[in-house]
Amino acid sequence: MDADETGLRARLVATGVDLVLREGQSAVSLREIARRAGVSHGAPRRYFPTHVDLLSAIAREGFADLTTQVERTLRDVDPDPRTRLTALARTYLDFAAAHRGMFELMFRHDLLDSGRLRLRETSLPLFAVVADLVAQARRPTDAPAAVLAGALWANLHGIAQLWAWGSLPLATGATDDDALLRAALEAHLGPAPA
Amino acid sequence: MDADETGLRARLVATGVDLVLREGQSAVSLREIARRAGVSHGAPRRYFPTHVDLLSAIAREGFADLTTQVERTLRDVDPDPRTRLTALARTYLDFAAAHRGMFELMFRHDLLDSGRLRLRETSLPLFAVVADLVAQARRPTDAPAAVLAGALWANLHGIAQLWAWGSLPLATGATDDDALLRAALEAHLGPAPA
DNA sequence: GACGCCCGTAGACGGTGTCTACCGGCTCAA
DNA sequence: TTGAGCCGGTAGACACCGTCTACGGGCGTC
Repeated sequence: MDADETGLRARLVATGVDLVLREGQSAVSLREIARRAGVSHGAPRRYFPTHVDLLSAIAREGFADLTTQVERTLRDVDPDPRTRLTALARTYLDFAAAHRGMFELMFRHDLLDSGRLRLRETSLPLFAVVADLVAQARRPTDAPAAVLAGALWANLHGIAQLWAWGSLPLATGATDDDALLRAALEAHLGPAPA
Repeated sequence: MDADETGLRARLVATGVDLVLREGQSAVSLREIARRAGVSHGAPRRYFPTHVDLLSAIAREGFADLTTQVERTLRDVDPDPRTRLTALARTYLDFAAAHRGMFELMFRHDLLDSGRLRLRETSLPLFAVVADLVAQARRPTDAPAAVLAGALWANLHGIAQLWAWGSLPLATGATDDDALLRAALEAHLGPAPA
């Protein structure tokens, strides 16, 4: 399959991941990746017919990384769903802050997917984790689990985005996103237990 | 001042706004705007030293438009803060859906601002409206008004973004964003009144 | 041993943003 | 009235981009 780790294809993706992490989304040009991978500018075309295809492969790597980090976090956290959701949320925001360029790329739907690649579905496993935990933490009067999970995810995502953009620090005067995160969790899951 | 409506500067911005609304953010190149405005490709440089400057001016127009639409909405809505926030939220989501390219551009911090232009601050008046309404609707046990407002705004924004991206429809199976919007409002402001 | 196929090379094309030299018409002063 | 200077737009160049295409060389296979 595509597990040929030493092949050019994998090397291009790895180079692109490295580049987007280090210099941001706008630095990820086909030619630059080819240059850093030590091949001619036309070489990527064998594996990625179009720039979008390469970017999508890179973003897919980002989703995989985020999912892995969430899973690793959850491994060390006790089974209370509320606690686990808090840890997950923290990981999500930390990922966005630490890998800003990648996070940006991951949700640039204009640059990605183009339908065929179904990149969006790459985020489904992560959402499934959220949805599962939400279903456990949900109170009887809450909205249906899928809706509640969607709203919570959107809240996390919005905080990550607007925080990175600088709007939230500016508007709220906060110096870190912790209060916002706690507020969001309490809003969707009810007041924190003692 | 820069109120010379018939000047090239204003014409360039107007052309750019039109272009981004019609064809999306990626279509907004300096040369294309110049072409459509009927001037040479170097002309914009007199007024916008860099592409980013022109994009920022266009995005600023977007924020102004959104703020105007929110204000117009609020003019016709009764004074109950909860009702007003609901209307505001609906307007926000509708704006994002109806002006997808512009909405995208408005929050592409990598394309904008570059510090000097303080584009972020253009969204402050809008946030102030949210914060004011939230302060009125806030329950005593809620988080501080600024935090609550920030979290709610982030939730709106996240819904707008992930909905447009297609993730939320895919993940939640919903066909419109109304349930998510209601869930978010109830989460942050408490259960809807009878 | 020759054929054919991968897979990468290299050049071209039209597009982009930016820089620079130019130039025409207007204002204003002598 | 005439001349100088500036203001604002033109036009060409440059490097870079993504994409397309023709080419070539090394490999395995008949």
